[in-house]
Amino acid sequence: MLDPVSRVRRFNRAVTSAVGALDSSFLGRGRPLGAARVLNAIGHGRSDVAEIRDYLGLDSGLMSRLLRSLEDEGLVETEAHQDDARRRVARLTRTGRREFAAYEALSNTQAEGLLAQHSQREALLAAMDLIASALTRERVALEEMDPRSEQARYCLGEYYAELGRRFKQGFDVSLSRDPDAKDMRRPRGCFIVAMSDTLPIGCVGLKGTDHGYAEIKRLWVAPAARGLRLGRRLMDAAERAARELGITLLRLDTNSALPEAAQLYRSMGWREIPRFNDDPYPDLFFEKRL
Amino acid sequence: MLDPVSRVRRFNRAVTSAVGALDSSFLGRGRPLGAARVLNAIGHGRSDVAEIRDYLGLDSGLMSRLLRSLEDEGLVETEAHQDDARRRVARLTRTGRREFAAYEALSNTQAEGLLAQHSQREALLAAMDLIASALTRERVALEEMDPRSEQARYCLGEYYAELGRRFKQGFDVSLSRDPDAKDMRRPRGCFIVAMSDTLPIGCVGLKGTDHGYAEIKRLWVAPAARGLRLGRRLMDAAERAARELGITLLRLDTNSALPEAAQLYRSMGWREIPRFNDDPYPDLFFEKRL
DNA sequence: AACGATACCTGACTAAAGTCAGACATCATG
DNA sequence: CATGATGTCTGACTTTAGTCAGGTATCGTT
Repeated sequence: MLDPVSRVRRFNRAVTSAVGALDSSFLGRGRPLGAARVLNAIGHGRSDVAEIRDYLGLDSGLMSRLLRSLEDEGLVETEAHQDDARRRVARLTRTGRREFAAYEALSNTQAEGLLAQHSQREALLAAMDLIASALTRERVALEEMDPRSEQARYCLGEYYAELGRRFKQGFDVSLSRDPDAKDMRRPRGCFIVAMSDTLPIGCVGLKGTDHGYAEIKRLWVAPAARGLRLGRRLMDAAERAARELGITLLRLDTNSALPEAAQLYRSMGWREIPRFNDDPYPDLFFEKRL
Repeated sequence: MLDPVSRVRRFNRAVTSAVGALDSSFLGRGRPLGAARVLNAIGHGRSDVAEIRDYLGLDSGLMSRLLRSLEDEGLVETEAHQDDARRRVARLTRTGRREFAAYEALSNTQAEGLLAQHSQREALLAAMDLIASALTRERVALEEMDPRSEQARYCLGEYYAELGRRFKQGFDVSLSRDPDAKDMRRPRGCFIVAMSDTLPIGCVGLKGTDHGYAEIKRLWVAPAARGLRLGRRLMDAAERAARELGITLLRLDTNSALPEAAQLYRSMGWREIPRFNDDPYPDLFFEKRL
């Protein structure tokens, strides 16, 4: 009853029946689940037939038939791929978009219903983020992105907010040496975002300088994704990118109010060095030779 | 990407694929899912055929056939119900128990695997409890139990631990007027536990006295179940039980370190009264006439 | 131009799930 | 003990999902 495994299994049971309920609400639109799934995959922007097949784990014969049935319903159109006439791309027709919107409405209603009956929304959402991150752990994709992209800006915003909470004196970006975006773009550096499904859950910046080293900046992992060794993965990716760019020396600064960060750096072979800049926030400085 | 509904839906996607993975591991035992589900329902103590059918949402014809196939495999035996020969009860044979244990092992392994890959087990489990409670909210059953039962003792233990965390001076049961179990049993009083699936998630005690009133004691709601208005349901149930027992006046004591409790009492028509006992912990006293 | 690889499609099949009407025994009730 | 209700079972059926072996058109490469 109270041991960890029972608790996980209680969660499984609860969630299985909730998932089943959503599936049956989908069936209410008079279309088998397989076809509904394909329609939704297309609606969510997956156009390549092979991509959809792969995503949904379907046999190519089955996929072909489901696509055909959606075409017969007038919901989907397919055409040959521009660069490769063997491949096919699918897109929704006007009717298809309407039908897709109806499925979206069902999903949204279900999600809203779940949230509405709970007076502690934020706690519930945080729990969902945590579990979704844990379940999709091996599917977290580290992607290089522009530091000005929506995803990167979201991560940075969360990062600054967390520093504000954890530093006694708060945190004001404008007082810190906010790295210029172009220093975190190739070929001077790069910016890496960890994406879990559609949600950014971590980031790290590699910032080029003109002083014979590059800096690691803005390492952040969403609270929901902590404990999954994502910080390590991000640092590894940043180091790999640095090597690719021919960088041989890395430095970073951090603050002793973030002990888990310093702990991570030490465990990954960084060594502490004296202060190398005059930023008011950091009080710990590290270096690593590649 | 970041709005609440998207977060819920990301959670849904993550959990759908995890559930699918468990289902396919079940298929690995060479039996269709339907039959496996019936076998597991029986293994978990559901013996009445109609009960299983209802629980799994099966058509009676389908149910009958699945049961037959399990019988043919030698995993299950059925016989007529003692009191009503129309009804049938199913139970596992020796082989059936072995097979059921194999499914249990699969489920446990999956649960352990999930926990193992996460370094913050307790946070993950708390998140699972929270979500399972939210999803099964309408299925929370308030059950009268003996205050010495395993479930009741678990609730009380959690309750004392929480008081210890929330009172500045800590909490020591032996210093408090720990109610005698027989005062919280009919006909003097009762003890009600809120069960979500197999997990106790809240409790309340109604304690009879010889002073012309009864007391509400030990109102507790598991952190994972807060925000679901369970405290209110428990209080309602306790008042109902009091009315049944012919009690016309209720009293309770609480502490101002638990502001949400005082808030609940006030909103349910309790009024503050002067101290009516010498327990060292409470500093707020309430009364309600039924 | 010829080759194997690839992307998708079709036909033929099976397994699983689910539906429905009716049969049968048993029960509660007057 | 007749009657209608209940719980289970059987037979006949449909739908959905999934598999597999070719088949066709196209691609990249030599």
